[in-house]
Amino acid sequence: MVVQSVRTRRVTLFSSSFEPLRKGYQVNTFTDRQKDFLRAAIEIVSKEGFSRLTIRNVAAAVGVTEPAVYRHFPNKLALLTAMLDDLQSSILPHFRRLRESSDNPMESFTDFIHGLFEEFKLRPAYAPFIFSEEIFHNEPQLRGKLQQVLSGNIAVLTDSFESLQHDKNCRTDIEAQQMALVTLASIRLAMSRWHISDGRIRLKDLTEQLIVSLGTLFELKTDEKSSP
Amino acid sequence: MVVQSVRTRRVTLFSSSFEPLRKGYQVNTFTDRQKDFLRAAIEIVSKEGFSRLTIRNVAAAVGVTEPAVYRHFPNKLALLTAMLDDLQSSILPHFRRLRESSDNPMESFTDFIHGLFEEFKLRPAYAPFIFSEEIFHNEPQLRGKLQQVLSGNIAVLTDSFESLQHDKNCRTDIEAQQMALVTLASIRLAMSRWHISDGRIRLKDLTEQLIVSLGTLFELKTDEKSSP
DNA sequence: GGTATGTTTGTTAACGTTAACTACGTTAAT
DNA sequence: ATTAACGTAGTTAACGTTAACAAACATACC
Repeated sequence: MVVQSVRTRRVTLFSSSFEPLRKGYQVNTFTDRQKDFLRAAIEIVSKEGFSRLTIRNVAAAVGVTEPAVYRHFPNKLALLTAMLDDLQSSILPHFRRLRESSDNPMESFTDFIHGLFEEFKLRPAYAPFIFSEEIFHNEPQLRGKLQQVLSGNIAVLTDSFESLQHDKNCRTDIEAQQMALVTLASIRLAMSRWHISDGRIRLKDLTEQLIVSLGTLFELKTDEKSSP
Repeated sequence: MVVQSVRTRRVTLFSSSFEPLRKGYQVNTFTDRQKDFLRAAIEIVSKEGFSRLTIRNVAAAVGVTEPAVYRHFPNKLALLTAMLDDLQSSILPHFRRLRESSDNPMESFTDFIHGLFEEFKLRPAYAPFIFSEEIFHNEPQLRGKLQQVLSGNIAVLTDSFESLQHDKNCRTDIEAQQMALVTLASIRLAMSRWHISDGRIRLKDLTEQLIVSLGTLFELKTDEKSSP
């Protein structure tokens, strides 16, 4: 068994020979072929876990040999970074949406949870990514990025709860950030339990329970303003 | 970079040549020498992450060669299992304590969080273990054990909240298990943020915030019974 | 007390495997 | 004719693990 780390090699990250690729994946716009590899990588992580995410396996999944992967990503770290970028760009909108619509606070919170969990269901590979801080604890690059993603999500959620509090749509005797943390924490645990259980626990059940529980704890009113 | 997995070998787990060791580590009583290796392994995980936990590194940390490790643990899986056993045996008492003392519910909850986080501070290596479900997702043995630990802790916590509810010492308009889940989730996220931040975030701050937040959310009364 | 015997704990040296990555030649399309 | 895309073949390094052997030490027998 191996759960090992950086094969500290003369890391030619963004070596000059890969100049043309640099722009492509940094700006988060991938070539069609890059997307093929990303899809394959995602599939591997979701079905077999991070440990099986090797260049070999990605190449095999796409139907090419290992060196072909290096035509499109300078190294494995770049591939992982690209995956993380892709994740965050698909998750972030859900967090933002919570802040936007505020007709019915309970409903928008429900939509938020539902939407987020639908997204995860659609892309099961990203569940593991969410908890991967420990996995990439000694990959400085990815670690920083993961930290950034996490605190970014906390910030957006905190903003949302602040505006909810401002409109008296949820309890105000607790800091907005604390509600954001409890929410994020609960989402994570739910995802983790779902992923570990291998389908024994239904994601839909967890979602409904979470909505009810957090709604009750945060005293999210169902459309109070529009009542006479 | 590598985050790989089982080197599916003819797994001689508990091979006959290691018969004398079987009893020693299964019953969770380790020999002095085994404890040396466990301590070293724990130190490595805490300081460098799971990926650096190799037989090589453990041996080097103790000051012996690799094969010497195999005198005390049949294989790496056994070492990891031993670590997990050790973790759970040091964590569980804190969970149990929550149920026992019920003079002052808020106080006992505070004690629970404080005690647990003190334990983690004392053994920082076990923080990563808590979130390692994803890391060991394709190690059937460890995965099962981790699942077991998680659901065990949820069960104990649920029991505690049920008795709190029974004595009307916390809100009853939400299921006990949901409070348990929210609590565990929040603890996990706090631990994760602390561990990732590399000391930038103070554990003490997180602890206090968590106690206040969950106390407020669950309406944990401070010694209501003894008041006239 | 001295000698044989067995156990514990370690070493040296190697095996088989897999990882990330690369030098270089080849093909197909523009 | 250029270039993007891929294959062949190989490198280096690390992994878990094992076999064979040796020093240290306690125990048992004479």
